[in-house]
Amino acid sequence: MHLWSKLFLPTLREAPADAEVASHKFLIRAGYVRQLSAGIYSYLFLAQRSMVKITGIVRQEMDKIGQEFYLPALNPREVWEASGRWTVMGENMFRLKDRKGADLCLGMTHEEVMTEIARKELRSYKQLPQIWYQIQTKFRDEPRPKSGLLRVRQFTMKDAYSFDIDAAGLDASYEKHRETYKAIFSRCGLKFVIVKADSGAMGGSGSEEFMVHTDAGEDLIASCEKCGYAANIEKATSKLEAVQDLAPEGDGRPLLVHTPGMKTIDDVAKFLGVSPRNKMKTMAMMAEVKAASASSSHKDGKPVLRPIVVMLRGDHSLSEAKLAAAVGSALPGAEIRPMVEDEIRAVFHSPAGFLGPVGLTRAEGDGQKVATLAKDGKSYSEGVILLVDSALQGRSNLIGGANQEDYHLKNVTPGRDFTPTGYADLRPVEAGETCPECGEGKLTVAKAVEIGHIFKLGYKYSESMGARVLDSNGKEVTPIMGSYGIGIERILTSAIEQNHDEDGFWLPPAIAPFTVVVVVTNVKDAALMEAAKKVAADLEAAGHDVLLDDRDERAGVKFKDADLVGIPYRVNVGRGVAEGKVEVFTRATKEKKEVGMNEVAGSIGSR
RNA sequence: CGGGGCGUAGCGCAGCCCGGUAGCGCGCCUGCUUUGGGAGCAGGAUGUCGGAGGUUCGAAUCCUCUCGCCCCGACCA
Repeated sequence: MHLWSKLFLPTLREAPADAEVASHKFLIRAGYVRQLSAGIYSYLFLAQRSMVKITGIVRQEMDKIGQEFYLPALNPREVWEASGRWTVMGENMFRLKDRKGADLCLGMTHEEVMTEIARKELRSYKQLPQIWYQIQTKFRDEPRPKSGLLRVRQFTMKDAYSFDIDAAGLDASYEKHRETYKAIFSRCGLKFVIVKADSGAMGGSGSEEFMVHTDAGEDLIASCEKCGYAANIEKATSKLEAVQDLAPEGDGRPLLVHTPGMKTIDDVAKFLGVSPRNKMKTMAMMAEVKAASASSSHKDGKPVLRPIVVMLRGDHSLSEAKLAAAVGSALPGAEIRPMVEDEIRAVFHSPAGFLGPVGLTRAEGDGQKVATLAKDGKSYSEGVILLVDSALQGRSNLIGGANQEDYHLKNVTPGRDFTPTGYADLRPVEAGETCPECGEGKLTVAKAVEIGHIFKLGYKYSESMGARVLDSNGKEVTPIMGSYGIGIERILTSAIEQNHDEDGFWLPPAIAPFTVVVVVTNVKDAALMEAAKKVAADLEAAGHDVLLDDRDERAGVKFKDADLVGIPYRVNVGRGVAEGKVEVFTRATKEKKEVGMNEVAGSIGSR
């Protein structure tokens, strides 16, 4: 039992001016955390208690499928060079030097270190499968920390890694994690959804994210109420209605039309009397590939530029995440940005506003070929990667820019009038489009926070770092890997986002720092104090974590504080005591009920 | 990194235009009264005005540089 009067629980009446989202405001007002620097927080008593409860649940569930390790946060450069990510991680990685001048970094994730162990130690298929996990601090130099604990530079992650002999094994390990994650988040009292996800910088094939719906979230997820399809907007697809193509004009070859001053899609469509759906949008992007210092041929250290032209239907927009995914394998670690004016002129020989795909010097071959070209470092700057959104596949007689001022082209048919480097899904779905799976439901798009992510990594790290085991035939094979993360603080923050009102928040009992706060309305009344101590002791005996508010404060002050700090139940010991009664208050519903002093423990929801 | 905003007491803010005494509310300390939804009265403490340089007799206030923090866009647990 803890006595409030002896604790340091610095609650505030007002939230700091720079806190925007609910969890940030309340974590500070309730005295859970204090900020040290941008994206760096100190966890005080209540936050730490909650964190310990959360990690306890995570550990209990993870121990059913894996083994807990504890790896160093301080990593030597070499292991990150081995996977190629010393360069790829760029500015997001905290880097430092030791006294001898050797490069080190603070771990952002631990594929490298785990794989290093596997590489050195695993020898035989008989040792597989393995699932290794840890709960540890991660460091990421985020470009923009924000929203209190939601996006920070130092945080706690449960990260797990699986090693299997083959794809079927990986499937099994992945499925174990999926089930374990469901158990963990359910026990933590969160309402969550599982969505298909983009694999991002981690590489690999399949991945799913565990998401909590909240407006404080930074992710968008598309879902179908009808069949349950759900995917991150970076990955979500939809079924588009067919568009009626225009009839060819003249001889059917690309036809120059004068469009004076018409730069936007809408202007041109209106001017020519067609729908934007019959137009093509040409987006000029530039990929900057950071020089891969040790492994590649570019020793000058300058980033290599590679133009990427994206064709979209006139009324569609570009998903930069999907573009990055489409280009990712060919240009690892590339940063993609819109071209600047000079670059547009160099590539198109035309001012912006009249850009089009016809006549561009594109890169040879299909997407695969581009990857090859990029890898041997020969043809970086030759030609343009011309990617066409799949919504334009099979379309004909489109209208696009002519690469000269005030002119557009009619009768443009992809594949005939220009040859794409490849087709890819490059646009974000929008709310109201048709579900790609059931073909019936309409998609909704909503904000969410990512609390967990599971990946089928494949061979990326085991291959690049040279992990090998002998199979049952004595043949050397590369183990296949998975990686699985949970953001511990985000369990806390998203629980607050899901459970708050204007007065404060209430955590699910399993992760609350205390399950019950016993409030004595007047500590100078010996009979009340006596009764409160007994009630508190009974609750503790019944397995609750009890906080006794024995401060010499007016009842109103204590009620306000109790409402604020996230404790799901409150027992008021006051005026009812004369009749042997106390009040049980459920924070979530604000319901009060009178119960006999001796029946309190039984009247509070299970913990 | 691009764009916007803010740094004055523990928290929330005013003062800055128009240079001269640093102020308000909450919180904190002491005493008395009060005691079921952030009490009342009386007394009290607390500031490198983010930092550096400059202008000036004089700078929180004007100028320059700088650091920090927050928000909006590209990344991720």
